[in-house]
Amino acid sequence: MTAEKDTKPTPSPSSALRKRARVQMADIARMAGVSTATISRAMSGSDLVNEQTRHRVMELAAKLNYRVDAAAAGLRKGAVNTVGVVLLLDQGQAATDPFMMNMVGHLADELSQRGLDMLLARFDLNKREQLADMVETGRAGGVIVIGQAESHDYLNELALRQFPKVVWGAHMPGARYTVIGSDNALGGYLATRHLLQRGCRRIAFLGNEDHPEVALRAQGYRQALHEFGLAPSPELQLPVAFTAGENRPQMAAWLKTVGSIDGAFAFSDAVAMGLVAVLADAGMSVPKDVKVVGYDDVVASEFVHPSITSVRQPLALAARELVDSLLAAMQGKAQRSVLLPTTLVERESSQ
Amino acid sequence: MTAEKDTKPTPSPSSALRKRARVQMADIARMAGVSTATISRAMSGSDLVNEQTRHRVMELAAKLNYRVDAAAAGLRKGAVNTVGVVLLLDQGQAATDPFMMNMVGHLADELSQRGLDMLLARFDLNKREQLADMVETGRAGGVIVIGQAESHDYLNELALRQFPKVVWGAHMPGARYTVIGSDNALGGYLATRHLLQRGCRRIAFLGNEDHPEVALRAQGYRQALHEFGLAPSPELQLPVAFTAGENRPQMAAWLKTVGSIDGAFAFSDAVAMGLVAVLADAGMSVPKDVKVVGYDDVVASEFVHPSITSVRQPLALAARELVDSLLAAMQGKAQRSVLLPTTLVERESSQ
DNA sequence: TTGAAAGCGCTAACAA
DNA sequence: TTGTTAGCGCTTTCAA
Repeated sequence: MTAEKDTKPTPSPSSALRKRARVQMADIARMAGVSTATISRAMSGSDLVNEQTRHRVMELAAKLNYRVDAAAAGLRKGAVNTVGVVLLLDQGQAATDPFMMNMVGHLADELSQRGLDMLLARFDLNKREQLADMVETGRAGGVIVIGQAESHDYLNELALRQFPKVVWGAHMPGARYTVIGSDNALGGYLATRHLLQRGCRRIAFLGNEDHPEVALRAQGYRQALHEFGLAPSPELQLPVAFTAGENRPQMAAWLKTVGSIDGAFAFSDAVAMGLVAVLADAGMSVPKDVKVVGYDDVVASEFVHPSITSVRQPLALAARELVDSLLAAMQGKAQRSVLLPTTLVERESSQ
Repeated sequence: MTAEKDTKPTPSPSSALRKRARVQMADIARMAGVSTATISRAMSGSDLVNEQTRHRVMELAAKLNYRVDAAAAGLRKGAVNTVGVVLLLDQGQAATDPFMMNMVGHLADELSQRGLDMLLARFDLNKREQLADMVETGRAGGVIVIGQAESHDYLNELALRQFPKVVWGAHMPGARYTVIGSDNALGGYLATRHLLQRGCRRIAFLGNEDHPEVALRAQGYRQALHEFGLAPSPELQLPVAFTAGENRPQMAAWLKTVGSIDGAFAFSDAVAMGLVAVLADAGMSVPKDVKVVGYDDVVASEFVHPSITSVRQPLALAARELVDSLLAAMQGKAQRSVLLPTTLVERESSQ
């Protein structure tokens, strides 16, 4: 252990890395018998170049496989063309949360469609300081944050730092940052109403309301019950753990105490699937004895048996809104928070 | 429609983006009463600086929230500190393939641990040309390619272009690129032997051998059969489609023609789960009537009922090897292909 | 339509 | 231990 000065800078990463490629603008210029200015113009599509000159330049560039160096161009232009996507990992959240990665996939599509690069990073909650780094070191022009839970206060602090950002998640009172999210309360309502319409009357809610999005889903659950003249009963609500290893035994134990249920709304498809298994172990079958609805419409929900009725969030649309919003911020324009609709996807588990 | 000259350059993306942050090295230098060289030294941890000077500089930097501009520093140093991760999307492959995204998650962890940035991009097969762009424009120092299937020949061509790269996938004869992959033949063998040891004798193989990794798994399947004195029978092998929408009816139709089976090895967990459903529809239950083994050990395999016995590839290790190998290439060192072990994870579907 | 020259923000000889 | 100077590879005035 060596003692560290408080002001010690962080060491540079992973030592020596590759030198830049060799052929550059000056080479092309020399070979084409023009100045680098002309090459620059030709390659960037300026119309201050003779078409024949451009043709010659482009051919030369193609032959030598020359590409404009993005860093140099960016430096000179003072513009950055890269968007940071940051995954904030909750305590206990799986290292590869399917929903998050799904979102990343959609963002990758959306960004590449617009010719933007995506810088992806995952931070544990205790390292979330690095989030701002991406922008402040100029590696990204702005940041899309996935994983709002438990970071609400931090994000509010961050709002004071003036850099472009947008957050995916729940619309929380007092949020000073821009949020794009789906209507979790509506989702919870749709899921529960569906179960009620199918005749369920003792409907469990599985989810931990410490998580803002989950709390809203629970709110929708209660609203639906209310509309059907039912009072939410506390013993029917289980704040399941996020991790499968923990929540399985937890659900099994709870199931013994809860008496009978005829329906269940789980805050995630993973929990819904786990519940199906726990019920089966207890001799109950889905959907015959208990009807189950999940959330997120994860890929697997369609494959499994029984397939899982689920609440779908429009991820492609979400990705578009997130990028739109961030781009607005990067251009100094106003942002606004957006609430996206959710829809119910009916499958076997609730029939 | 406007006619385009063949040499017309591509337009620059998404127009005007944010200007770089304002406070810079010269500002700190002025305020600290030293030269920029000293600031640079102080902030990069050089020991050619007086500790007190450094202290002063660091405090000033912290107060003004100054960060060294990564692009400028990189340009000057001629080093790039970013790794490209490219997902090559197969025809018909889900836009958010869980296995790929899982791999991305592990790579994100591994790269961030080493202080490297990750530039993520997804390309359709017909746009895979852009892969080399990442390096040739200097946005990444090298590329990790996920999604070798159908791109083998292209990757071989690419091997001629001298830029750092490494591929995740199957070790194919005649590959001129470095491959890190898991032992697919072993995986197929382990899965099938397990079924044989459990007493299965009519074991189906579900997977399309056009895909190199799948072909190797099939090879392991046949080897295990052979060891047990069984000949692989063609009707037991179904080249299932990659997409769930297609393969489900395909499996159902095939099931009617195949006569009885008592075991099945599917090339992916998704297909294994689909098979469980198809069997259930046909009045057969897993594992009682048919034992099933999948591949990839996807997150959901543990959740579902019955949980899916699966072949696990060591993804964390894979990520480490991929990054090691790419870094070697970026530093001009030799690379070597690596074959990682696979293991069987026993769950309910084969008990 | 082209070129010369300056400089984006930083680092690294070299000299002091 | 610090400063001076040159320049990474490119774009963009400005002048021709």
